Amino acid sequence: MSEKNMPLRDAGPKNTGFGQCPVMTSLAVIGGKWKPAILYFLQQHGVLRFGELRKVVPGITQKMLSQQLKELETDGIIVRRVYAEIPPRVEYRLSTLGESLRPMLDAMASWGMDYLRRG
Amino acid sequence: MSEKNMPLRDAGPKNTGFGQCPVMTSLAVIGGKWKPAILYFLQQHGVLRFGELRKVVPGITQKMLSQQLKELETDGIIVRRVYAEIPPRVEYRLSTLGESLRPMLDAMASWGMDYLRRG
DNA sequence: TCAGGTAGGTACCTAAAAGTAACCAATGTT
DNA sequence: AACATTGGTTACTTTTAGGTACCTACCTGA
Repeated sequence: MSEKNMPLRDAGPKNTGFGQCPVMTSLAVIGGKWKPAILYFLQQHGVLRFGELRKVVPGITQKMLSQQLKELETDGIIVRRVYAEIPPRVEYRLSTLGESLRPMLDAMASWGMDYLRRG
Repeated sequence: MSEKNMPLRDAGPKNTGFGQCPVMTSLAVIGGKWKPAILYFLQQHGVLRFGELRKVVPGITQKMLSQQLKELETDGIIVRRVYAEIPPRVEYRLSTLGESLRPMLDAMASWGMDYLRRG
């Protein structure tokens, strides 16, 4: 991942070398409070502008949204397209790599769903 | 999940109600720095004592290990078996629910592996 | 009586994630 | 000249996760 947004990632003074662990790698890319929601809505809508994402992701702030989008872009999960217009227009969509998350996210959603029902 | 170990879970003063989101639910159960490793080694070894887990999970401290084990037990993922012996002997293993994590963890490992290779 | 072995627990601290509020830039409109 | 619009950024604060170091209980054997 992007190096500059590691620590979900491998917290603490002593890095124990979990950057090598594939599961931790996935966690580092899609983990956190907002990324699953962002990815979900991009999957549903295809393309969304910054302001649209802000409306559609419940409760997210401007700061968190732009920060998370930047990380997702750096990690190659989404594509950012800027139009040379005023007022600015910026569109976000999943990259091919981002679309490849689908089976994993489905597996997570499926297990989580079962867990919520039966516990 | 266990209520008393929520916030990977839904951080911050304003809970936006993501306890409803299945993906966040899964993240809450298996997320964090140590749980993937603990689950991995329990999957590999079947049954492990506290001290064995401590040796086998690289870098984990006593505190983090017992804390994470307690959360996993509360969430129904692992089973804790105490023997009435001195010195104490406590064994941990995956529950049926814990074993049901397999496809999800495999999907995460698989995506993470690909990501590490091609990025 | 005292050290060894096992499975914890506690108080305290640091670091990372997330939240709050305010600010900026560019231009078309009033 | 002021204002609205859009997509940000920045400084600061709060909340949560994780780390360090040390403590306990219990029985056995020396």
